[in-house]
Amino acid sequence: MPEFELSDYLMLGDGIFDDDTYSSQSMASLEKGSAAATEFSGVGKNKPGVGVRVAFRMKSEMEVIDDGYKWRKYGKKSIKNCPNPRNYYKCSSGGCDVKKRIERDINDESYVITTYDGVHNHETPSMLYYNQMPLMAPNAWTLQPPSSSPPSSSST
DNA sequence: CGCGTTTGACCAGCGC
DNA sequence: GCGCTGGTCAAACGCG
Repeated sequence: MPEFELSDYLMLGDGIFDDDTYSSQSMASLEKGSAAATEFSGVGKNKPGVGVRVAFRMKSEMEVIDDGYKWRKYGKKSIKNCPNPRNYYKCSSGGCDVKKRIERDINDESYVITTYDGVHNHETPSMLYYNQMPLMAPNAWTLQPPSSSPPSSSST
């Protein structure tokens, strides 16, 4: 298992993590060496139609973090703001439409920024991974905002 | 044979 | 109105 440490945990959905805001907070946290960008206040009032957005910055050699879900890469894009290409993954599990964006930190190529867009409407296909991933935040996957609830209530 | 991965092209949104 | 950037989808290829 590769080594990776959770350096920052960004809870998005309230307007933070914008281009400038993100850069400022990212650099700020890097300069101070502490995770100061943690915001949970936006979890319960995320904008309608946006769902929940979570960004993790972790130190890892590999850019893809296997969190137990099955991710299918569906695109790659090189953005001028980042010297490294950005990777787009989508949850290949049935009935799940969660997207994951992965890019290397612009200030530290040793760090990887994983941005989750959406919430899994199903349990981890490999839940036993949780037992091996004490570093992750399972609560982040468990919380499901009412605006992101899947319309699967007609299958009764 | 099936699934996943990779690259390119196309489309949409925003800024100038 | 045009140009640019970001994002997504599709087709083909390789590997399991």
